[in-house]
Amino acid sequence: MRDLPAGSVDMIFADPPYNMQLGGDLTRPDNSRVDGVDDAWDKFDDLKAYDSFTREWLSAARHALSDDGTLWVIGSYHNIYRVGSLLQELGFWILNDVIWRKSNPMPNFRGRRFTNAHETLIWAAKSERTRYVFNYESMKSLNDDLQMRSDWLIPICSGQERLRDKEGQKAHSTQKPEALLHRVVMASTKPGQLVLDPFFGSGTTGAVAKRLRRRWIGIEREEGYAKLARKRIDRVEPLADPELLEIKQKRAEPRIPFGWLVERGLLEPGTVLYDPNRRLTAKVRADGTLVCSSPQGDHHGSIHKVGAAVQGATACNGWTFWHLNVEGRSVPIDVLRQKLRAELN
Amino acid sequence: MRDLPAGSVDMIFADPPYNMQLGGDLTRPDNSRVDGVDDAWDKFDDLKAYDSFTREWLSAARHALSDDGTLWVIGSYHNIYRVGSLLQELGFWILNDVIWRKSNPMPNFRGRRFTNAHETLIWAAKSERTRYVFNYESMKSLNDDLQMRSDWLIPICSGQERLRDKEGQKAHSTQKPEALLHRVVMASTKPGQLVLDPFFGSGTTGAVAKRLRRRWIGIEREEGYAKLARKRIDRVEPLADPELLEIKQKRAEPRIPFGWLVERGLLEPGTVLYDPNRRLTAKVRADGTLVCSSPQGDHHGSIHKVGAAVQGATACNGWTFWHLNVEGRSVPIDVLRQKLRAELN
DNA sequence: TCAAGACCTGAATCCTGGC
DNA sequence: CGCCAGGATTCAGGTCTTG
Repeated sequence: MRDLPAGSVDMIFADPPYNMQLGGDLTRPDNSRVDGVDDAWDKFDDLKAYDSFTREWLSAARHALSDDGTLWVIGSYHNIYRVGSLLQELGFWILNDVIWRKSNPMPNFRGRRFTNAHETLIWAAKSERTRYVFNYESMKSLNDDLQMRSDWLIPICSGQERLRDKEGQKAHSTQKPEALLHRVVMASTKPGQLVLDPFFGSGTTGAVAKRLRRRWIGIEREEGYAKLARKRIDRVEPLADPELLEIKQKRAEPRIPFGWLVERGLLEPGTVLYDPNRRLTAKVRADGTLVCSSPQGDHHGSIHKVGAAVQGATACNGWTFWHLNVEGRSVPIDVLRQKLRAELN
Repeated sequence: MRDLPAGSVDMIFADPPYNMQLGGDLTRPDNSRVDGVDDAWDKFDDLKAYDSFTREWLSAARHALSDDGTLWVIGSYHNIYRVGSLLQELGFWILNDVIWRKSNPMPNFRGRRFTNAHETLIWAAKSERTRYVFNYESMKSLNDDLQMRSDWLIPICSGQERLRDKEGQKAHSTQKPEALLHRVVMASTKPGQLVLDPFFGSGTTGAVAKRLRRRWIGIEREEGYAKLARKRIDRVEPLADPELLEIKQKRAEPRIPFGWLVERGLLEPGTVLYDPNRRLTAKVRADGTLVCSSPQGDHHGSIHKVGAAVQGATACNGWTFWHLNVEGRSVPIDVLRQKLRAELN
């Protein structure tokens, strides 16, 4: 990081290692063994060693970060208090801490503690008075027109998204979900800005940055992970239509925010939706809004607002109005909400 | 706190002040600053002053706390990283951090940040290896028979519960909801134990402790708040029915040795047991041990020992591992223990 | 082919008492 | 303190197997 020109980076996302102690094996109640994190890069002798490591990378990050840039750090109770304390000492100004609530955390097998169901992100500016980027309206749109809160419910990375090696084993022990990085990048950068991840790992930050048309730099010590990340990011297509990335204003309604479908990957930005008669089309944008051209003119906004506008009506339930092509059949997007709602219950 | 006998307190709940107005040292008037350098030094001084205040009360708390006691601290991003970092340095061992998710937080008015919708609690033991209290089954019951997670959704204190003065103004600016303290006290203490709150404020900790039949001590510098808290707690009635307080705890149930099943005739010597996949068999002997021949060799000993041996594992719960044929169905031998336990009650 | 159920796994500071 | 043995303990989501 020290090699980067001073102040050249617009946003930093960092997931520093933190394993200070490796106990014996943890087994599940059925006696199967939990495949924990035991990578060599993840070991520290004591608090002091961890603190100097942390101070070092944080000050390098501070050097690389532009004056108006922001820093995100993610961690758990093992390390986040040390990181947060040190970044305050280095002059960073905490804007929020954000809780990543995991919908599917690993249970506590011994019944000795609360299920560890979250991780903490700290979002900080370089100092108290800076003009940092916060795409307030995008966040609000992603949250169905309610202010985005500091607690985010997002599943851990598993299934198809999880990178695996030839033997089907997870390729990286702490791969972050793209939905998390989507929200981070959307919140605190503009298209074209430069994002740095100093602990690149499987490259989730780069993959999301590339898709959202941000520039990115990843630093990774392990050549194996670097290769993995390169391969992964090569397959990512930047969103083609710059309009889909435009940061917008205003939107409409309730329960499961439509934006979550986008974040969660149930709906790709750019997906085409149809009205019930298949006369009109609308495109899904990255912030969970739609764009639609109709004989009456162009419309953009929430699924509800655009649905109403193209009908010349005052109200519309976008969930039942807009349809999706699924294997040749037209299906209301509400099925995705139901799917997501089921997942989140 | 220093006046309390060392190790006399079973649990501490602390909501330390953090507005940087603790006495003269921490006061930071909002006067204009000369330049950035002064600003940085100024800030450093503030952090330093807050840190010494924190180190002081934390070490006093450590002195008062019994070796098997636990400490809870609640805070926000302004101070929680300093508190967490310092308590680690003092030797406390973090068990969980817990997120209090507010269902009704104050919105962010200026739209420059995420809505600050949570506070953080740190739960810590006095050191790494202690026998702290955690009422696992109580927490599980509170959560619809699912393990209690580290994120708690609880509304802020308002309405009837909020203490008000004669003019109808809130009597204390940071009154905590009793639901929050209820969960804290229920999780980490037993009835009759001693709870200390060194920043007593409106006395929520005392009110809940009294109702749940814990003993309590409150420390409060402001006489006005102390008076308020006394009045409030005087009106609280301890729960009359001890059963309401009873902590459902499987661990406290009488231990039933496997051999008793044989002694009591619930299991005949010579009975054949099976592993869950019905690949292996073991025979019950008159002394309550098993004999088992497996591809890896012969084994003899307790149900747990033999179960572990045949799996090549280091541990095994024999009660759930070994099965019995009952009318054609395979049933874990634990059902016999339950039967005997019922007979013995 | 489909539905039901078995099986696998995820950043985890994960037991306790007696000798 | 170390060692040993008894015995208590899991949720959600995705994939695979079976009928």
